[in-house]
Amino acid sequence: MRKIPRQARSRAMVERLLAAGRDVLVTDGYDAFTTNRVATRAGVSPGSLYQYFPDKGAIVEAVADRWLDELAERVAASLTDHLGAPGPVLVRGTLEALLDALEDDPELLRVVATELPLSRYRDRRQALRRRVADIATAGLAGPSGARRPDPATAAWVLVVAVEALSMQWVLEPPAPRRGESVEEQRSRIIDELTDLCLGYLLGQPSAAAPTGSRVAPRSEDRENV
Amino acid sequence: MRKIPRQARSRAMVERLLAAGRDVLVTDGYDAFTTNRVATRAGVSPGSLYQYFPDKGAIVEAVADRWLDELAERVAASLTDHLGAPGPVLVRGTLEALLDALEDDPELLRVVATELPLSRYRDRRQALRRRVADIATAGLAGPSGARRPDPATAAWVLVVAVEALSMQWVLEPPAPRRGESVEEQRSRIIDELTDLCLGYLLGQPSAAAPTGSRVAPRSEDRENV
Amino acid sequence: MRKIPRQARSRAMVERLLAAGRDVLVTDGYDAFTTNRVATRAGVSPGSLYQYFPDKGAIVEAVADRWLDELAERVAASLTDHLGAPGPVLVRGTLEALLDALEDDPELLRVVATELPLSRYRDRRQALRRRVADIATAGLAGPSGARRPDPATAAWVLVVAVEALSMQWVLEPPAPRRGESVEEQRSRIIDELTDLCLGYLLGQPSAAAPTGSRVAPRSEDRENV
Amino acid sequence: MRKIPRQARSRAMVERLLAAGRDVLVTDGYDAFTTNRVATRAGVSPGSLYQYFPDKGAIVEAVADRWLDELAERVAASLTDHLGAPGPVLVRGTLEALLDALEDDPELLRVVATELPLSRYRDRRQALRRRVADIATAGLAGPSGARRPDPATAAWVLVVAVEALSMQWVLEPPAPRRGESVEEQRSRIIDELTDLCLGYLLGQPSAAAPTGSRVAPRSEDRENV
DNA sequence: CATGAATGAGACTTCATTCAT
DNA sequence: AATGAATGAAGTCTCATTCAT
Repeated sequence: MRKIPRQARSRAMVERLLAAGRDVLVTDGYDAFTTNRVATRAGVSPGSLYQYFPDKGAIVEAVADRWLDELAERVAASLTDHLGAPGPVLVRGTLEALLDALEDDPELLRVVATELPLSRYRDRRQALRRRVADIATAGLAGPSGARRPDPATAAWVLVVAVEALSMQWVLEPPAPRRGESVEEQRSRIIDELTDLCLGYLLGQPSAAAPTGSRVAPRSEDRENV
Repeated sequence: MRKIPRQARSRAMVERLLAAGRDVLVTDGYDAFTTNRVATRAGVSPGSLYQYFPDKGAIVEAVADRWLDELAERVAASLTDHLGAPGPVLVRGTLEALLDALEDDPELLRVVATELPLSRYRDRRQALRRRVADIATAGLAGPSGARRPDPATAAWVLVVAVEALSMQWVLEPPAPRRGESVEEQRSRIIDELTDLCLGYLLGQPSAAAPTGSRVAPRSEDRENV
Repeated sequence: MRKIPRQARSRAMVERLLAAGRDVLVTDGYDAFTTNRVATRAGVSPGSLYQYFPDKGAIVEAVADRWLDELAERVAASLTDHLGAPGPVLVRGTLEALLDALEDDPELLRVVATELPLSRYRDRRQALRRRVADIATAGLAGPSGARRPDPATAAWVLVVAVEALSMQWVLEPPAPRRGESVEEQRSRIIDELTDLCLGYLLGQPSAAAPTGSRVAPRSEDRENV
Repeated sequence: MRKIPRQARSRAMVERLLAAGRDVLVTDGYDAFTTNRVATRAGVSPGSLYQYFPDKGAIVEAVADRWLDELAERVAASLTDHLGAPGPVLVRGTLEALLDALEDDPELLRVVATELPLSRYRDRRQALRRRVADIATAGLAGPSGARRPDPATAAWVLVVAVEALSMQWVLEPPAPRRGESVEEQRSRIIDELTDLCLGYLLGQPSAAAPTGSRVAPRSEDRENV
């Protein structure tokens, strides 16, 4: 009704649909995520939906993608920001950024991680991982003090571990200690994860033996990493 | 058909259905997992299926549960086995056991982790985690040399991280290093995870976190873990 | 409820569905031929329909096929019956049989010929044509007095012409002559068609010149028809 | 865009739409004939289409009509041209004209005859038939040497038969004779159809049919044809 | 207990048509 | 007159579940 430029109108419609999609997902769950419901929630007719998305799956994906993009943006920004900083600061900063981002829309996180068939958003999720891992790899390869023999592997390890832990923290945090407030617990968990990362990065790597099963006291070997 | 005790017949039927369920899941995917198909694959009529499972979801759950139980058994066994062993041996042993278990039916792992709505098997998965975490907590609480202030949290951290990394390794391993064989890579990854765990357990806990308003004097509290 | 053998029950269901299909087609037209309507008319649930037909098109086809089969049967029978008879008798008999058959269910004929996309029943229709044409070709090749140089072509010509004329007669007969009853007209039309066929078969073929345009004054030749 | 008189612009638009309609019909088939597609193909918005046609059906009809009109024009012209000519020449000429006309746009013929619900263009088709039949009736009524008792019926018979045969020839011609070229076959078929027509027109009418209750003394009636 | 035909709610999607701009 | 986004009725088909045999 207003003088909304064509392009903008489309954009607005997409936004409405995505918002409705997120809403349905969060309040009704993935099983109730029907095209008609999304359309209704968006205050649109079912047909309209198909002018903007080829099919139902595309909407779910778009919702997930958007969320993941936001996440990636935040984390990557923080990571880049702290890139020069000393290890602990960088790690802590990144962890904080990640938790902040994940806690931004915990309900959506819950649905995405819990009800969505992973295949629906696997690619984007991997892209996120790779992006973060790449930055981290670069950071580790520099004069960071990290002793890991293979920065790429180290980045992979940390990214996967941290991702899982952060999500788990948001979705199902462990029982807090007696008398501990949530904030305290959160802060403590970040400490723990920081320790995890730094202990891994700065600790004595076990020698990178090529094949056989190592184990045992190879402390000497570790020197030459 | 005669001579089979009632109870045993039921048991056999359940087995057939579960086998069929796993089969459908693995070969056709979760989207094609229809009750009719499972029944057909089991050589049973769709009606019979409902004599043994209340609804479709129950079958999926049962399949996942069974798999997770097996997993839990193996890992717990290994963990208990090595309980007295020195840290590195225990950690390595557990990691190997976990990887072995996960690699036992990678196709099912893929479907479960990738296509199944997590809600379908969340409880059992948590049970597994908790079980492992409990044993680990106990171990850490003992004279293991671990310096973590809160064994429960430490166990949580390790369990979540290791679970995620193991699964990721089986499902989408990082690119191997140049000229590296899969076995070599596997072994190397186990080394890395071992380092991750030991670095975390044995490293210097960050007494005071530098960045945020992070609750400085918590060191004393930790004594009583 | 009764002791209807399994096989027979299926058969009965197919019959009901086909009957319902025909009914919908005839009373509501092809545009209103929806799967739900057919199911309802058959007193069945929409899902049941798909246990017997793979999709909507298959029902239409089955209805048309069945009708065409019946038609083919009747005409072929008549044709075979009269095969030894003198030309006029054979032709007349066949025409009568064809008209009888077409007039048996004129409403269905109307819908099939008028509203159905030809492609839905083309194959079966061609089969019918070919069947009749084959018998006719055989008849013409024998000592029938026919002077056609190429029996196959002659059969094709007659089959196509007679089919079109019969259908046209049933669907949109020409205006009857003054005071003529329908029966009289019908009989007259059969006379005409008989003449058409016999005139063609027994008349002087224009020389089978390979290429150029023949024509010429062949009026005398025709005296001896 | 300027300077185009209103009327002419409309005209041009109609033309574009019809052309697009024909195009969609021929290249995509009737099932894909959607208003949106036609509009797109015409480079017009779907809304505009409704400024020139009341609904989808009207476009199909218009396309078919236009084609049939052209057909009618050609055949009628040829028929009128040869009206004074001796029978064989007239018949041959008409047949050639008809085949020429039908072969002019065989793809459209195929779609129209094969995929279009006959009801979409029945009226116009009948008009064509009637028109041709009327001319033919007039011709037969004159001193043409035709011996048919009822020229109107004779015209009806020939028009229907020839129409069906011509279309059949274009759409699914019978197998050619050994070593026969398509041109030769075509020419031969025209010979056959000519024979069919002339044999019918000039042959001995079956005064009294042997079989049925065939209305014996109609000879007088026939005089006044 | 087994069977498997029947059920029927409801999901997704299309497309002819409208109408505000 | 043109546009094209929006509409929404309606159709096809699936599949978890039931129940008479």
